[in-house]
Amino acid sequence: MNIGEASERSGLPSKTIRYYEDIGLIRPDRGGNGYRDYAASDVHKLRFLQRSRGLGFSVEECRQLLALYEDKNRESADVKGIAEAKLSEIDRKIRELTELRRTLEHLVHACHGNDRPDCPILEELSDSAT
Amino acid sequence: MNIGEASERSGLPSKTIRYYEDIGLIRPDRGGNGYRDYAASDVHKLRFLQRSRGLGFSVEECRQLLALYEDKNRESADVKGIAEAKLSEIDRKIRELTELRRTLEHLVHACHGNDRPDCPILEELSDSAT
DNA sequence: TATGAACCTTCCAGCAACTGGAAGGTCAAC
DNA sequence: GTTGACCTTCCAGTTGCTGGAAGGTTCATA
Repeated sequence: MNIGEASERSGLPSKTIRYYEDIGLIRPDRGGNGYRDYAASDVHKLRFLQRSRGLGFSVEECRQLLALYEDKNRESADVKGIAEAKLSEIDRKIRELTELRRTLEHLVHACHGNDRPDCPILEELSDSAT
Repeated sequence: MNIGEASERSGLPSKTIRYYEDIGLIRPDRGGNGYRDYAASDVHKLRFLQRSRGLGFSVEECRQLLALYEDKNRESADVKGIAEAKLSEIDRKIRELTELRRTLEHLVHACHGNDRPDCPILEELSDSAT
C-alpha cells in the first residue's frame, strides 16, 4: 500500500513516516514508480511506534523496543527495564511540575490582578531566590 | 563586568547569556576590547530570566514578562494573566503525565521481567488500542 | 486525448532553547 | 615571552518532527 494508506492505518502523518524511514526505523519496499510500498508488517511497526511514542518513549527508546519486539530470543526483563526507567523519569517530571505549580499558584494568588502596577509575581521573579 | 562574572552572578551559562543577547532579550555595553560589559541591572534581568525560565515560562513569555517588568505603567492583571495561563498549561501537563504513568505502571506490573521472551508490554504496544 | 485533482517523490528550511567546538583575539601573571 | 584563562564570532548539532517548493504519477472525467 502507498504511504497515504499506511498513514491512515497507523495514525501517523506521512511526513512522520518518511522521517522514521530517514532515521532507519522502517524500510518499506519501493514500487517501480518509486513510490513506497508498505506491507501489513510495516503498518504493524508503525502502529507500534505510534503507541510507544504516545507513551512517552523517545525515538531511541522506541528503536530499542522495536528491536526487542523483533527479537524472538529477547528477555522480557530487558523490556521491563526500559519501561521502568521511563516510569521513574515520568515520576520525576511529575514531581518537578507539581513543585512548579505550587510556586506559581502561590504567586498568582498573591497578585491582585488589577490595573495597578504593583505585582508580587514580578517582585518574586526579580528579587528573591526561587 | 565580563560575561564570566555575569554568568556566575545570574546562574546562567555564558553560552546562554550570549544566546539571550542574540534573540534580543538583553543588550549589554561593549568595552574597547570588544568584550561584553554587564551592568548590575543587566545581571538583574538575567536573574529574572533564569527564574522565570525555571518556572516554566517560555522564552517568549519571558520576553513579555521582562517588558512588563520594565513598564512602570503596567497593570498587574497582565502579569497575572500570563501566569494563570501557564498554570493551567502546567496542570494539563501533569494530568497527561499522570495518565501516562498509570498506563505504563500497569504494563510494568504485568510483565514478569525474566529471561523469557513473552512480554505484555510489547504485546500491548503491538496489538491493542492504547 | 487533455486536463485537473489527488496522490507521490526529494530536498531544504525552520521550530525551541540552547550546547559544543573551532579558530582566533586579549589580558594578567610569572 | 609565554602560558593559561579569559573573551570573541561563527557554524553545526541536538529532538522530533513540520511546512513548503518543485516536480513526477495516476486516475477519473470532459
